[in-house]
Amino acid sequence: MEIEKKIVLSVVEAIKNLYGQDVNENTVQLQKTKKEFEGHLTLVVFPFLKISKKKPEDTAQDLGNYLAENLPQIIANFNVIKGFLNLTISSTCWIEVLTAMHQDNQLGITTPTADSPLVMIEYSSPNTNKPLHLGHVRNNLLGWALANVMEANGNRVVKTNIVNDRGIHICKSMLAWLKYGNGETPESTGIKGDHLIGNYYVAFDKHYKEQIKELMAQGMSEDEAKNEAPLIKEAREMLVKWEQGDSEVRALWQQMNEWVYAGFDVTYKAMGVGFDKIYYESDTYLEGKDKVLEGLEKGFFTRKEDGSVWADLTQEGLDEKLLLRSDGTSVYMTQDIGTAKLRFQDYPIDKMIYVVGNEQNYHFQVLSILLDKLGFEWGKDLVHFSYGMVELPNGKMKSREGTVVDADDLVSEMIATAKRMSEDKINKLTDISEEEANEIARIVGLGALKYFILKVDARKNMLFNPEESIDFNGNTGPFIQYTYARIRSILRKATEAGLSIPETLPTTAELSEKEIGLIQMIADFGLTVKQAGSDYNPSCIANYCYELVKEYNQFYHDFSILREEDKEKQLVRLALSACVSKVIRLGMGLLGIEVPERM
RNA sequence: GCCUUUGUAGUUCAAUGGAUAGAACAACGGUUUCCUAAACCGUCGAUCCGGGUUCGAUUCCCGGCGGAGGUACCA
Repeated sequence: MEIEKKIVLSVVEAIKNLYGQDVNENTVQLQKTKKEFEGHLTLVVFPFLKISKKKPEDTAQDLGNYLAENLPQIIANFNVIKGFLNLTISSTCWIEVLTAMHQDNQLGITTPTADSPLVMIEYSSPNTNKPLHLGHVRNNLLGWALANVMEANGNRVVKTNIVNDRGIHICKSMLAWLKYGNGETPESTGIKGDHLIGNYYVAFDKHYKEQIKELMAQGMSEDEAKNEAPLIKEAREMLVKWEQGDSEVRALWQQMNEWVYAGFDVTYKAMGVGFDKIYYESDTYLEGKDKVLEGLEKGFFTRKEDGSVWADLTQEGLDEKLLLRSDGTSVYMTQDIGTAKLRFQDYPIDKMIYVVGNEQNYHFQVLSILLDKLGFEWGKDLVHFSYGMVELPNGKMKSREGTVVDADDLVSEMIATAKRMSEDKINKLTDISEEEANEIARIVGLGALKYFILKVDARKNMLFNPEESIDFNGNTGPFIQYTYARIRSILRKATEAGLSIPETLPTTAELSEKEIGLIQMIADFGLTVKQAGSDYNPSCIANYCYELVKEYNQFYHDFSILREEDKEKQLVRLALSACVSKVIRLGMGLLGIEVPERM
């Protein structure tokens, strides 16, 4: 970092002195030299050709001469290939960089202070009518990782969850339980609460479809049948009763929600995610109604003849949006407005991030405009962290049709697979207790799942093949965890052998290109964290960790650190290993992935 | 129809407008007297099509074609 800064400044100076023009630091493109060329850092000179009025080669040569002359301690050598000036940085410099990283436990992570910006991140947002599935898993992991990343970039972060605990979908489950449930409870059946409720949601849909079929057989159109089926009518009545505070409906609702929450807690805990503040839609939707009516008074919205309330966004190039139904009940948008109001009362929010799937892009576009109109300062630049869907080989997951990958099943399968793999291992550690082996399997199984999901660019749809499950080899969490465990093992053994890494490393040690390459990669960690923060995308951290580990593995195979005769080299390599393990722990930690000391 | 988004090896994923487009999996072939073989090395193999901007395009712009999502009383 420091080195690059000095070089960039020197380039600016060089252009001023050689060609008599001022250039902005930002136009100086300094990048890592490609492996197939000699050197460590490469200056791209094409942008300066118009200033130098020379051929690319000559311009690069000029700049190379200037830099070598003015930064003799840093630039050991340089070469020119076409418009690329490749700089070789001296070993001493790299040792200094390594020493600095060795002493630094933050490595580019910024700790927030009391007056740092406050970022609120909403994620998870489950419906209380069904258990969490793979789509929620992606949401939860992204939300958790993004929260860590934002915090690592020096923001105060409040993780929040809005539980969609009311609405027609909840009534469907409730109704089905009343009709077909025979009084079943999680205790009586031994089924996890969220799964039990999910079963009734499916049951509702089954019976509802049957009714539709019947009505259509009697000559109704499909739309008509969907509207007129007795079950859906009953569900609607139930929703109205709920909104009126009907004590029977409310009691049932409360009971069923408790079951679901108990189930969710287990799942969240297993995934290792959590929240600072949970909001419930049942508490916020009335606030939303108020806010909408307030907007109606102020003339932002309009009421139609049937009583429904709408926002006309044709000015903004969008459609009209429904805010209150004709029967007076709230819709999704109403609730989000209410939640925003409560949140703003509770926290001095500088930035609001919603982690919600890309199917709701339109919704958030509208929400942003509405919040802005209603006077929320952060409304206009709220961030919709919009992630892609998780697809199965045969298409989308549909909970009503039962084609879902259940979160609980998935987690336990991953852990079981990790357990099996460790048992198959040839060199399994015999001195590990059963308890510790299970803990390692848990860490590795979850690591495989989390990494698999987080390594993919969040915006893109991703494919999950349940048959092939998730690899434990290649670009995977366990591969990174395994490397970490091996480094920790080396460091333990070094300590046992009485080797300790000094605070300041010997600057005279000779470094190989591989070692320099690793130092450069470690130094990139801070940049990667920053990038993840500004792009709202944790995937670059996952890919960074993989690249680093892959590089280290080659290193690991080429050198025998503990047997190294040259003391200076040994210390440098130990320090390098320690830094790699430190960065892996930090990076994986941001992703919410644990790393085991042994495996 | 309209809006948004996406298109890279057989498959799953990478690549601030930079050099010969990287990995992994699958396939085939090698490596263990040595710090954990869940490892390492090698072979095979890709930018949807057509224009444009640029010294230079997988990346930016325009037009096709394909996938996904949304499209107002579901959330």
